[in-house]
Amino acid sequence: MIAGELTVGEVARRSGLAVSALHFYEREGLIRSWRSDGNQRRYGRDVLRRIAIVKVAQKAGVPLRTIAEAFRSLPLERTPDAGDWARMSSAWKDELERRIERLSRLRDHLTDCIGCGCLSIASCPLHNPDDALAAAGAGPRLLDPD
Amino acid sequence: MIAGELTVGEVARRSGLAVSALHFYEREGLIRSWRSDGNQRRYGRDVLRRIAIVKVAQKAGVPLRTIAEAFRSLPLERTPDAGDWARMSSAWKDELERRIERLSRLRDHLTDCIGCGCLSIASCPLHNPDDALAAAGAGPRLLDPD
DNA sequence: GCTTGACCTCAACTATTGTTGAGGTTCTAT
DNA sequence: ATAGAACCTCAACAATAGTTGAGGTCAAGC
Repeated sequence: MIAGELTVGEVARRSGLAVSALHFYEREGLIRSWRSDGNQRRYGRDVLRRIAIVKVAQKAGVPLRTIAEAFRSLPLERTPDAGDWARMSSAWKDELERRIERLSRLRDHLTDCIGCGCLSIASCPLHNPDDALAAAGAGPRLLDPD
Repeated sequence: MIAGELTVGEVARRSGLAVSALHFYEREGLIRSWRSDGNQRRYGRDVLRRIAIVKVAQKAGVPLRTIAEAFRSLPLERTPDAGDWARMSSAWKDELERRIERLSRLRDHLTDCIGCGCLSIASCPLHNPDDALAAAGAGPRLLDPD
């Protein structure tokens, strides 16, 4: 073993991921490895940074596909550095903001509606799955369609 | 057709769900129907309220299973009324609050870290997937494990 | 040199939330 | 009475994010 190289088991221990997940991430193009003489995977230490980015992005709700695309779009498919990270996380943060926005709006409506019985009232924004909201052009929706 | 009864197509139109989704929801125990002479599904109008609740809960991130369980735990498996709704939505709101909390914390860290290059610094809370955070008892985590 | 743990591949399975299609039946309108 | 729309069931497929198991190889310590 050359110093600085990591085996799949070491990466698993240090990243907290299962070996099977590392195999999976490699199939999906999220991480890379080369092989030892005996056909075993070897990783550079940078794999841990990539995995860190993957985990953060996942927590933010970014699908693996999208993360892999972001990695692929880096010049020379290099390991992301601080600048790349800034660009990626900035894009993902916007997505995250939107999700938080949407959930907060939902929570507010939920709060308004709890105990008020409005689910039985036709004008409740959470109620009325009926024509009034289902039909196109029925005025502004208080909750996003999605 | 008895007045007030709805066919599956009508429910689909009025709820915005696909017929296949209604079949699926029925298999999952979220909605009920009886059959016409010709073995076609018939629904009471209350199915629309149930569907409304399902949709709201789903937006809040509640899995269908959990929604079905909440329905099943109602006395007599009756159609949820305003009081039932209040209890269910209150529980789900807590879950929703936690998710918003978690995402907001993540967003804040993302904001702190963008452009600061800290992903290359060992102390960054978003970085360091390494032993320091992966090991048990490594002090308070700034980001939740999940 | 042999056991044991770590590793390899590949296929199949998990869960969630549905959709699609094949093959057949019923309802409604003309 | 018949066309066409709407309905029926059941099986298979889709995407996402992996895990599990079978069957076999490699590496390290005693």
